[in-house]
Amino acid sequence: MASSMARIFSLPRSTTTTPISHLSLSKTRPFSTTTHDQLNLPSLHPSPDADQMSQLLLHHHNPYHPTESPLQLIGILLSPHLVHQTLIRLRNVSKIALSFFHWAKSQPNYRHDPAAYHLMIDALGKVRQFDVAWQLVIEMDNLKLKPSFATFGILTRRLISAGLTRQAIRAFDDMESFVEKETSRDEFRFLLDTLCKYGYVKVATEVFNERKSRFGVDVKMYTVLVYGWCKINRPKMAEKFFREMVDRGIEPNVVTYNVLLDGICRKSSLHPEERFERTIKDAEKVFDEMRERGIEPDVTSYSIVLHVYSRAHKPELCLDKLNMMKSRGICPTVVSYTSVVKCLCSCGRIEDAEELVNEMVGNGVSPTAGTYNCFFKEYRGRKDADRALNLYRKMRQESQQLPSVHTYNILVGMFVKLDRMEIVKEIWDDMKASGGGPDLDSYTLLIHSLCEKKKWKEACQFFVEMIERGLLPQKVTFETLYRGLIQSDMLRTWRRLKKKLEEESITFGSEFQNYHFKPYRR
DNA sequence: CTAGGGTTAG
Repeated sequence: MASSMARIFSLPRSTTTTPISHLSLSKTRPFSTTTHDQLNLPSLHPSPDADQMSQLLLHHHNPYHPTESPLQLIGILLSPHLVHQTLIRLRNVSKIALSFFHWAKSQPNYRHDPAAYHLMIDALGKVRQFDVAWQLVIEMDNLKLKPSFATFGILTRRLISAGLTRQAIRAFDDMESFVEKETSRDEFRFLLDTLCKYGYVKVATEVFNERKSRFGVDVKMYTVLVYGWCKINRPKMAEKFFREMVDRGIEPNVVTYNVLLDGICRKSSLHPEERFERTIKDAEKVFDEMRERGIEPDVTSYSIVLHVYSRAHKPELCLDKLNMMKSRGICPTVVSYTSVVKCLCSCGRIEDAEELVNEMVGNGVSPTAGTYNCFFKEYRGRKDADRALNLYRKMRQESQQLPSVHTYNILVGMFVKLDRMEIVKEIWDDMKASGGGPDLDSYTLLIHSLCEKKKWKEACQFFVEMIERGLLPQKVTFETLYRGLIQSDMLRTWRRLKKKLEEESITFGSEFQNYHFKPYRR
């Protein structure tokens, strides 16, 4: 799988070093960072390109954005063409970033700090420009900026996320010739951890077995591997490594047990009641084993179980467990509370959920946007516009917890369906002002709803807008719009749209497959 | 970067 992915993504290598003369650096706005003023350095004047670049970079930093998913997760079918196009877009962004980086370096008395190099190396790694990234590492070394383990950590992470695990391991081995310090167990564990987090447990296990005698082993390392096998849904293998650890005389701790517990709970299906009961039984077994070893389950352990109850829509069991943990002297966190709130809301028990939020605030735990989103989802289901708006205004006024992009998306979806377009506009503007910006989901949601209402022209406007913001529409979005425009004889609008797509060299040919993705969570 | 938990879109 990994090799076929690599083939799909092996784009022609280009030297991204754009000559500085190609840049149009207007001197309109000063670059306002306090650090520059403090260090008495000349202020930088970014070009409009640089502004756009930073915006796009922000967009693509979003872990929920599909762009990175194909590079981070294996075993998912994505249209290679779509990925290719997206990568080209990202590539352009990193080109601008690199030009800016070089330009800044050429300013008198200005010198990038290692952090700047790290950002640049990270951005380049994202678009698989590893040759240029390596150049920067060498440049750091030449400038006596001392590439550190942080530098190699970033490079390694990007290599792994691109599926280039062998190169990542080589980079790890090369590290010692750059970094004065000898590679320690912590750093080796980071390599294993990153491999596991991106799903390459087999590679991690291989590397672990090869070098465990050199670095030595500890609980944390085994925990990483147990996590990895759980992540790819191989609980048996997770169990095997767990036992291996115990056999070696290494005592598992709370974290190890929680990783195992999460492995049992997270992926298990709860649909027929028996499966739910079996999962709970297995979870209880872990709890018992913990206590036998004299390890008290902590907040995380309980939060994992609360999540299962919440997924299974068992409000009573949720509340019981919550009370149980409190009686054992364990203070619930936002995470624990949010699971219960979600459960109560999804079971229609809004008042109880509200009461629980009051309780958590009383206990000094502040709700997050996600906590409130549970309420918004329920209000959306009930079409209760008034309560939704009340809560929304309350959130914005108290600014204790600002709405998240998800909050805006839920509300936009709700009010478009209710045909309250003036409110949609208000929320949309708020979202833009918040800086989290409309994301791919926001646009997709809005455009699809507008299409449903046959508001083709408006839908078209947003379609063009999202492209201009550097977001690549999904194939379905394009098709829906295309059909609508042709059917309602809006050929002029259609031609305008087509021109836009040509300008941006975006194509939605028949070779495109529908794709599904699940975001990788960092 | 440095072993673990929640919210979410279709």
